[in-house]
Amino acid sequence: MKLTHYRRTGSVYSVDNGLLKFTVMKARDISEILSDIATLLELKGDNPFKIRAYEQGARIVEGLGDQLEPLVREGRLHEHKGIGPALSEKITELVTTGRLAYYDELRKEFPATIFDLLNIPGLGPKRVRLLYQKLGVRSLGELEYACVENRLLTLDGFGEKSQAKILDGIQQLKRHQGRFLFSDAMEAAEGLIAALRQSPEVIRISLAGSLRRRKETAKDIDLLVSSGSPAAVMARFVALPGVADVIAHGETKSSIRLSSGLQADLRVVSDTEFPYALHHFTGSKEHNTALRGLAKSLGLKMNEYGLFRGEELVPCATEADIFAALGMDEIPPELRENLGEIEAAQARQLPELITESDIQGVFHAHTTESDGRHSLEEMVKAAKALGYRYLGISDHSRSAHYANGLSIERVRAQHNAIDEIQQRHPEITIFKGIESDILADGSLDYPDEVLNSFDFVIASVHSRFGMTEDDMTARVIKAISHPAVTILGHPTGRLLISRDAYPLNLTRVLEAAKAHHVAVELNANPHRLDLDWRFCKDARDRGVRLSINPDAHSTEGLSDTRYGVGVARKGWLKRADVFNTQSADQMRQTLAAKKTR
DNA sequence: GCCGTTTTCGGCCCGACTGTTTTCAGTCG
Repeated sequence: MKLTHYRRTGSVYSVDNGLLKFTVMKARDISEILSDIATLLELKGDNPFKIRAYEQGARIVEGLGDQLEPLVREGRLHEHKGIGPALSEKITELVTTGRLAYYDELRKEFPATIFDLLNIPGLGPKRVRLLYQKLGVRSLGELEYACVENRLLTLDGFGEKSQAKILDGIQQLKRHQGRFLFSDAMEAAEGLIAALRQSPEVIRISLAGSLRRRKETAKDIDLLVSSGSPAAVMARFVALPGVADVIAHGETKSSIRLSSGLQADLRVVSDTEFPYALHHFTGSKEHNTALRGLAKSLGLKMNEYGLFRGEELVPCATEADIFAALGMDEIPPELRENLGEIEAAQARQLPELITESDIQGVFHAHTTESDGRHSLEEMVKAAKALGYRYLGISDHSRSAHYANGLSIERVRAQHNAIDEIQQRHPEITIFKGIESDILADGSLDYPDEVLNSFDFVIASVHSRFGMTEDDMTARVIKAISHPAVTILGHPTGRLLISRDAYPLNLTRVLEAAKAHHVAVELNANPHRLDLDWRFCKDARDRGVRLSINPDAHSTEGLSDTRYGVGVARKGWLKRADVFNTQSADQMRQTLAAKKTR
């Protein structure tokens, strides 16, 4: 069963088979609580800088993952910039007792369902508090009812338009959860950019916002244009095909909603302002805040229109010039999260991030033999066309009935088929593999002699997600301890927007992966993007190599590798940190060496 | 609540747009 969240129930206990069990607080839970505290303080109208401190604390804790508990135990939390005595004490209380008195007190002031109201565009903490205190509105349902009854009109600062906009926002929220996959948002963004490029008034155009930073999900699309006639660009933007709704239409800034429900914002500036604005609208908010603070300490003022010394503009033609003016190397958009990139750029120690062309070949491809849409040879041809030097075929194993997993006889037949197709396509090396289910007890899905007949084995969890963390961790570690295993597949099992990761102690899994020379998959399927970018650095520091795998179920799916490269970049990975940047010859040796270990 | 080669106290980034306002607060990024 699913973990019962503290934030919703006020309890760290969950009911499993009728028994009350203690649930260990994970960094993720603690991060959510700190984030909730920030929201509650906002609702109370507390000091904005205190709120920011809690938000920053939440992000730091999230990134720590399973390292959090040892840090607390060793009393070393405060070593992280942004965690001071108060946060350190509260995090320690959460880790050691599973509760936080301060949080419990704060929560008594507002019903938990009030958080939902903040997801409505145009509703922030101030107005939500007013709705709660004056109208007693506690939930989305109650708010909708209050709108229908025209009761919002009685409040100061609310009029007809606000009420209609809120009602519309509730409908939107009901239809989508307000988040979209990176791949879907990116596709829509590319369409908008191509359409706007047609416009003669557009000088420069770029993607900005979280999509440019390659966050795994997006709330909206941010676009930036430079032009001498902003009004004309705006008029064109709000009239583009596919626009369902115009949310805002100003002189330099407009927002539309596409028929998919996705919102897109366009900002237009002069061409001189473009680099400054591009940096500004790429964010993140936290990165910008930190960088502006730094600029200020250098006697400069930074905003979307420029970098100023007094009244005088510091001329910059590109983002790189801006970073140079601030005394640092250019920070790639993916790293702009205020998670150490500014300090690294100042020290000239930013990593040279991996690029798509560094990927020499890919593993994890399914064919019609299990649940893929294209045949073995079609997949091989497609991989060759993409310029890959090798392709690792890995259909599902025999226990995966739902996916037509391969019996031992069918494994042998596929190996013969690969030998035959290999002869017809000598330019690309086909590696024989399998995506073996990790069974509930941690064993693999075939006898050893069959496992040893593959060039590589990906071991993945596809069932029994409801285990305890200890059991799941033991299960995965047992699987990757098997000498035949080359790669741990989609390590946390999450599906973005729709399914949480299963409970797992990732630190212990990464340690085991290192010990047994197993690569960990960075599954590039846009629904997964698993391993999460937040944990890539940790894996790298432990000496674990990540394998960027498309998990392709069709020839088109092979191209998903690019999303994985995006995640790897966001996770600070270099070429050498990634398993499948090896040449075909190196890879053949690596796989052979693994088998004889 | 955090932080400190100006500081252990007093700072902490900045501007556009909207709606409801006669001058601005709230929201958003």
